[in-house]
Amino acid sequence: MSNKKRILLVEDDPNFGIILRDFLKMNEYDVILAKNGMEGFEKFKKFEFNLCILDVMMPYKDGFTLATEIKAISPDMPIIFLTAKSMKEDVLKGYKVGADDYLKKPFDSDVLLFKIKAILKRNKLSSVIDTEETEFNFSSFHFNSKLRHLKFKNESTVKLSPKENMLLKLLLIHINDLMPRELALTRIWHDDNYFTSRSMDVYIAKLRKQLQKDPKVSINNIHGEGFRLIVE
Amino acid sequence: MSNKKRILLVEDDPNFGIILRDFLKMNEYDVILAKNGMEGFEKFKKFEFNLCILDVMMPYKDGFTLATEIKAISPDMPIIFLTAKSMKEDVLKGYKVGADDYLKKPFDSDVLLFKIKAILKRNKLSSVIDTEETEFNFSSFHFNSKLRHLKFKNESTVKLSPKENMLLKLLLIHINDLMPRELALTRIWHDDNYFTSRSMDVYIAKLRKQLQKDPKVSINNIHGEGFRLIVE
DNA sequence: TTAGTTTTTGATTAAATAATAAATTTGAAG
DNA sequence: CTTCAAATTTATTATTTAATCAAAAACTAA
Repeated sequence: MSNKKRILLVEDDPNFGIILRDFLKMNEYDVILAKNGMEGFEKFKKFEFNLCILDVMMPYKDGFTLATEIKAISPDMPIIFLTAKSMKEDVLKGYKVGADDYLKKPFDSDVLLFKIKAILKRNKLSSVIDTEETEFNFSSFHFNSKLRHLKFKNESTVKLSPKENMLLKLLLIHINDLMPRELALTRIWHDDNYFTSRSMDVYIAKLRKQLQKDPKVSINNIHGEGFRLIVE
Repeated sequence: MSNKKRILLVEDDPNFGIILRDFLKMNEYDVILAKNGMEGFEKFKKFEFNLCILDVMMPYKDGFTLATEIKAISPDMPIIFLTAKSMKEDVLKGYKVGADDYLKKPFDSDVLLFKIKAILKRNKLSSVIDTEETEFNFSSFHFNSKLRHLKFKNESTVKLSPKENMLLKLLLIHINDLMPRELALTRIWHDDNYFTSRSMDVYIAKLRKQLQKDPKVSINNIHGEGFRLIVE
C-alpha cells in the first residue's frame, strides 16, 4: 500500500503539465493530471486528493471556477494556483476563492516542493480535530474508524487493518444500499484493474468473517455492480 | 476586552514600519512594532501574539534568526516574511524556518491583508489542541509537565527529559485516543523523516518503561497512524 | 575542560499489512 | 444446460512499519 500524498494537477499546456507531473512523481507524490477544468473536476470527484495545483488560465473552465467547485465539495482542500500573470486582481481573486498559495510562472521547482510540503504539513495537523464521522453503531457492532476498532457486543475489540477499515467505512456510508466496486477501488486503491479488484475481494472476505458474528448483518454482492452491507 | 488579533511587526525602516503599522491598525489589528530582531524578540517574549510579520534584512538580528528563536518558544506561531530580494535561497530558507508566507517588497497592501486573514483563519483551528495544562493525574500517576516530574503512587519522583516530557504531554492530551505520529514529529522534532521517527520510537520505549509500573496504563501502537495512551 | 545526561543514528529483528496467485464456486445470458 | 465472466477463498510472498539495542554524537552544568 502506498500512502503517498495525492495531488490533482490541472494544466492545459500538455508539455508543461507532463513534465511537472513527472517531476512531482519523482518526489514521491502520486499525481493525477487533467488537461482542463472540466476534466479536472471529474477526476476530483472520482478520486481522493490531498492537494490541488490548478492553472488559472484554461479553456472550458478556468482555475478559479474549478477551485470554487472543489471548495464546495471539500472546503478544506488545499489549493495552489499557477499563473502566468501576477496581476493584483488575480492574486486577490485567488485568495478570495481560498487559495493556500500562489505561484507565478515560471517558478522554481524547489520552491514549489517546499510550498507543497508546508501546506500538506499544516493540513495534516488540522485534520487531527477534523469533524469527519468516526463512530458507527450498526446492529450489535460498534465501529470506530479513527482507532480502526470493531467491537461486537461485549466481545473483545478487533483491530482492523487500514484497508479493512476504509472498506468497512465505505460500506457503512452506503448502508443497506449499493456501494459500487468502482467507488472503493478509486477511493481506497486509487486504481481500478484486475489485481486491485481481486485484492478488494480478499478484503470483503475478511470483513465477512468479522461480521458473520451477527446473523443480522451481511455483505451481499450485486453481480458486476458492487456490494451491499445489509443490516436487518 | 478587545478580541482583536495581535500582530508583531519587526521592520528596521522606520518610515515603512510606521506606515505599515498604521495600515494594519486601520484594519482592526493590534500591532506592536519593533525596529530590529533584538527588540522584536524582547517584545515577543513580553506580549502574546497571533501572528508575526518579519523583515528579513535587519541589523543586529535578521528575520530568519528571529523566526528560529520565536519558533523555539511557539512552534505554531504563524510567520510572514517581508523581503526586498526574492532570491531562491531566501525563499527556501524562509520555508525551512517555517514561514507561512512570503512577500516581496514592494507588495500590495490588500494582498498582505488577505494573507493575514487566510493564515489566522487556519491557525484558529490548530490552536484548539494547544493546552496550557501542566498537571495531569491518570491512574496512579501524577505528572507535572512544567517541572517535568512523573510520580507513581508514593515512589520517588522521576525526572523526565524535555523530549520525554513533551511526548508524554501530547499523549495525555489525546488520552485514550489516537495521537498521530506526525503530530509529535512536527510538534516536538519539527521534522518528519526516517531518523526523527526512529528517535520518537526510542522515546516511546522510554515512556513505556516508566508507565509499565502501572498495569492499568499502556501505550498502544496503531500501525501507520500513531500511538494511544490507554488508561483503563 | 570534563563528567553526566540527553538525543540521534544505524543496524537488526519482529510484526503488521498488502499484493499476488491459484483453485473453486457462483451467477447471468444465450 | 452450457459457457464465461465475476466472485470467493485460502495460501504464499512481498512490502512497510515498529521495536529494540547499543554506540556515537551533542549538549549541559559544574
